[in-house]
Amino acid sequence: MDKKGRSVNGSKKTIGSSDVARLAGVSRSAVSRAFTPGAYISPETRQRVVEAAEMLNYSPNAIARSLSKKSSGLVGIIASNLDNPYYALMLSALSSALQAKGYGILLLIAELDDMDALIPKLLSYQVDGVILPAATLSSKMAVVLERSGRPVVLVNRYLQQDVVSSVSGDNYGGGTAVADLLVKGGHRRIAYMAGLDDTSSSRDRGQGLKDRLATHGIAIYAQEAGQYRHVDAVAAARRLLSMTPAPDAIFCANDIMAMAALEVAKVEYGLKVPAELAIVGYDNSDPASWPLHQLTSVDQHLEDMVKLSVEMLLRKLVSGDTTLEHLTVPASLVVRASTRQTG
Amino acid sequence: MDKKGRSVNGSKKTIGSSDVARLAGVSRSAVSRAFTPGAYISPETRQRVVEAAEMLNYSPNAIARSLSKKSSGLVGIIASNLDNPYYALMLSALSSALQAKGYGILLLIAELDDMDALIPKLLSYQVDGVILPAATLSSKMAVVLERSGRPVVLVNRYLQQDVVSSVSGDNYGGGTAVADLLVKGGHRRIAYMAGLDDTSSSRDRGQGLKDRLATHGIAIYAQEAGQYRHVDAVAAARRLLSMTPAPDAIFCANDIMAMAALEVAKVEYGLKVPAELAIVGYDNSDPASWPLHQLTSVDQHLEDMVKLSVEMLLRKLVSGDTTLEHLTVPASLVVRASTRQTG
DNA sequence: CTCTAACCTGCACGCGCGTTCACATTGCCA
DNA sequence: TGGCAATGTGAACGCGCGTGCAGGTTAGAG
Repeated sequence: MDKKGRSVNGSKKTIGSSDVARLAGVSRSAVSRAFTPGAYISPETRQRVVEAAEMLNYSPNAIARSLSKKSSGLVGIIASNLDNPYYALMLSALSSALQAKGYGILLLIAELDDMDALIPKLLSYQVDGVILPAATLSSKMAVVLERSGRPVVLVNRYLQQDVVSSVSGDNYGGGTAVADLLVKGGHRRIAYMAGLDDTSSSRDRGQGLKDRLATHGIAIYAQEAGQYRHVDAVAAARRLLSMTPAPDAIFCANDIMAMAALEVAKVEYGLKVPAELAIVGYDNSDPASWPLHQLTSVDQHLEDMVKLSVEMLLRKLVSGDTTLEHLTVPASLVVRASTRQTG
Repeated sequence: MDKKGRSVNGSKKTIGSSDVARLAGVSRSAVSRAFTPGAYISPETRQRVVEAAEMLNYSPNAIARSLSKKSSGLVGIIASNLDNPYYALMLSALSSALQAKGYGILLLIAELDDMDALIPKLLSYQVDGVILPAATLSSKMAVVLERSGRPVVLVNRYLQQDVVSSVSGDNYGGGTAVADLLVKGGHRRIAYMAGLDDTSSSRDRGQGLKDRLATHGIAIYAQEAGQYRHVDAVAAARRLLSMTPAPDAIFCANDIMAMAALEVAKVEYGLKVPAELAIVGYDNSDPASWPLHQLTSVDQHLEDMVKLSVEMLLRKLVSGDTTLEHLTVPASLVVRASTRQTG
């Protein structure tokens, strides 16, 4: 490439507004205005510009635009555990909602790298806001985000230190509802299969269960952790079901673990569900309703959560309001054949 | 806001490299070099710059950088059907692979808006390349992409017109392997449950099955479309199983449909699997291996496909090579309890 | 016919950074 | 000590676009 060469393919010069302007016989500003809704420009001029643009295969450079506008039109999302369909669904819903509002999504995955390295990367791309679905945020990075002045919303998580806004399902309430259902069903040896220990969602679901059981004068019978994953849940279910006496009900912190428990109970222990063992999941995911599972589950209304998250973010975005907010979306029990109605 | 005002919060001026330079007592160029690997700068100077940068919470503006570099460091991905865990997994793998190479991901979802509107949006953000997992690309947009000069890779899809590079699983080969397995198992009334009609993956899997059956002197017994979705697959399975005589084997174009078929067969028709009916899925997804399903499935080695896709894209990216390539990743059969080994 | 208001258009500047180039500084060897 | 190479410095420019401002054009009112 020569001194001013365009790297490899010198012929493929990037076309800019000036090229369009020349072809249309107008100024560069006119081109800009032709692509800016609500700008002073005559229909004829716009027409000429648009035609020239199409001829040249031109579209405004969003990167350059965001430089002067000081707004990229991008929202950063740091996702993880996309192998869990629930989070995949959440990402999908988030993307759709943001896209409908005209925002693009800058996606980072927090599997290998840790969050602390990802946040600065996100910020360097000048994202207008950040949504963190199901992510554990270090307090250090929370401060960095805070200092960046960009709005941040945590979905279905919250932090001990109150530094970031959040939208969550009512995990505690979901736990209490399950407690009521199981007690009504006549169960007394009720076990809890937790998810990941360091997530507020798993803790709150368990706490809701325990607290409500306590008001019924019942203590939790056992607790194991299934890490929200099928393999670990299978092991956890085995530990629970090999107790003597075995629990007569298991509340699992998500559907995947519940289905694992269902399998272990039926296939390995030959138990009748729900006659001998009731199983309750969480998320009310699609497979929960499938005939083979018929799993009672807690629906936390993902769509609503996502909708509110995006609304909250956009509100902060346009208003510049930096006050913290915490929204809770009610959860509702969906009763199916994996639990019995009366004792 | 006043004439030169910083929109709403006037105090929060964005800090640039000049601010850092002033604090560190060096020139703007020195700051730039401190953040550019392999640039002439003494360790001491870099140290001072980095300290000043941290103090000011500064990080280089990737947007501004990409303006002059003519490369955004972003790869565009248009995804869809993230409610299907398989595609979610693919997205996750793609993201991780790209991220490991230092690229960011600009994600768009093609549910509501159609692709044709999304492609220009992607291009306006100056993405360095585009990866289209499981997307149907209109020929018009294929041309737009071609003219943009940016490398594009289609994953597990290809087009009739040979205009875009692709990496695919060996769908045809997967179909033939299933045919062999089923014939060996003594089945003669073999049905195919297709996915989406306009996808090459579904067509190729079916064609592989039919062609290989033909060499065994067997014609396909029936075919229904399940749209790759559980609900539609349940309906399709009912149509198939209510035939007289019913098929003695169903090959489904993905695992979700296979599980649906499994449910209908067991729950509604009380059939013994695999004694009375064999069922084969595709993708070898996680649930296929779960005890309750034990589903024979075709593994198309998603990880390999993704790895090759990203490698291909990056190769085109750095070399500027624009020749079309089509890679095929072999598929392998994973036999489980939903099929019998011998007739 | 003149004056003013309404409407367009083009100029010039700035956004934050990478890069280049001429120059200043240092280090090294003779 | 002189001179040359190696290395660091700072001013200037370009990247592509938005936009305030001033100038220009037109139409309608008086």
